[in-house]
Amino acid sequence: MGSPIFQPLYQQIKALITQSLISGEWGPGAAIPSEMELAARFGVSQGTVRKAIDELAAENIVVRRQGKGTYVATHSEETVKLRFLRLVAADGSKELLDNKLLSCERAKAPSNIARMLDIKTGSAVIEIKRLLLFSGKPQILDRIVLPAAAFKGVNAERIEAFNGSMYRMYETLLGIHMVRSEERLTAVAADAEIAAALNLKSGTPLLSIERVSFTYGDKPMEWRLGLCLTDDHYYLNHLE
Amino acid sequence: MGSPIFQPLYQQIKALITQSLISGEWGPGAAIPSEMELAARFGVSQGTVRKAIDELAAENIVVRRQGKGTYVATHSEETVKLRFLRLVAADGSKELLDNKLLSCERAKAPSNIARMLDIKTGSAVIEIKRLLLFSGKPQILDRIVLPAAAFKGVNAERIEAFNGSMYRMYETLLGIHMVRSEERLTAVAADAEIAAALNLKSGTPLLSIERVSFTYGDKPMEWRLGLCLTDDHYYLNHLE
DNA sequence: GAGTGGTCTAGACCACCAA
DNA sequence: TGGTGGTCTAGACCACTCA
Repeated sequence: MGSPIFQPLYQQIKALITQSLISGEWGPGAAIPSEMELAARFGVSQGTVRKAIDELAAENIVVRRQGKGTYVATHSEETVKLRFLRLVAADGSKELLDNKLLSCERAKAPSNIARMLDIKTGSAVIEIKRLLLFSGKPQILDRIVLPAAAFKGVNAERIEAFNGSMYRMYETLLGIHMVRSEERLTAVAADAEIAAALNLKSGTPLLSIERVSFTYGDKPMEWRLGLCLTDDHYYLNHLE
Repeated sequence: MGSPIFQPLYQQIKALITQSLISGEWGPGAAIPSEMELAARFGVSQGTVRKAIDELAAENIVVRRQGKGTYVATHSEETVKLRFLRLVAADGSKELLDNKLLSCERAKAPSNIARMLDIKTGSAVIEIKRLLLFSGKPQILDRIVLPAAAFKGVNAERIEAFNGSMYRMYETLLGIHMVRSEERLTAVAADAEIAAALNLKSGTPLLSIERVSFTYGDKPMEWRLGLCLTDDHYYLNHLE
């Protein structure tokens, strides 16, 4: 026999719901139909829809609100802002996050980044450089690369308008919602240029965070490299 | 009114099962009773037990095996060995992991570590130092601190016997299973002593990984600090 | 074939929310 | 008060494992 590709009903339902998310039937922040409605639409029981939504909720793709309904996850809510930022102050203090845009230019994708973004080497990209400041002190030098084709209209003015909240901007302006990220961390020494930007001595150890972010359907959409000063901050990670 | 501590039935069942794990009724690797048996024992339906076990399985505390039963998770299985090791070769190659024990001594807990382990400053601890080698090259300098009270009998000989698989040793010798860890990462410069141990130049940037591991009931049991060379390796992390 | 976990259903009731 | 998600039950059937 060939492979008997068995897939549970609820997985198929989950895939169908994901399809609707990809197609944009319900945008970020919007309510999706109730479990009963979806059950009727797909001709399955409410419990099966529930299990499908359970998984989507576990993956932070969707948010349940008891008594109200189920909503497409967004990076705009206060509670999940900075969802992907793992850098924490060593003394546990709350702190103000500020950012200073350094540049926003069109460029051609170098091969290593192109591979990560699943685009052709040399194709058009938007390259953004910025400085992140915690409580007024420069802490992170960020370089962000976006495929130009999907991110039309991204420019310095708009980034400033969103005060550096890139994921909120992607959602609001382009309807692109980031679902998950992969990060690769190493320790590097600051070279002269970076040292100048972060106002520290050349050779200072920095935490290098390379991140690729994915939208629905595991499509890579953003590459970024953050160089972080970890004198009074650390990267916090929970392993299960 | 006071707080109306409502707790769903399945959460209570989950807590009861966790209690049995803490008490050691079923050791690491052992099968727990079937869903039907547990349902009968607790006087609830099988579906309710199922939901409790679902959560335990999602937290990697328990492992389901279709057609066989549900088992207490262990660090001894091939599939989950090195579950907490996020360091990956940059070129994606598989590699041999080797380790060289440097020392294993009794000591007194310094205040910062004592706080993390929820024990008194100055109480007895076991301190282990070792070198991890990937494909023969020294890559990580590890310092491990354990509360001596709970880890009686840990010594160099036994560590060697388990070939450096600490978590396997804790389980087998002491019945202590680590459920989750918290890691704090920073970038640091190698001082002279560390540089010598890892055979590199003083000042080289290293990834510092401070880890606290917890057993059932969120009890901290192990502190460790790993200093990692990240020339041809990186720390891989998935964000959702 | 007996026993286990995995899926699916149908229906009841509860807790929460908004109008 | 009606609609939503959240819990709980009971029972049917499927897929997998092992003796």
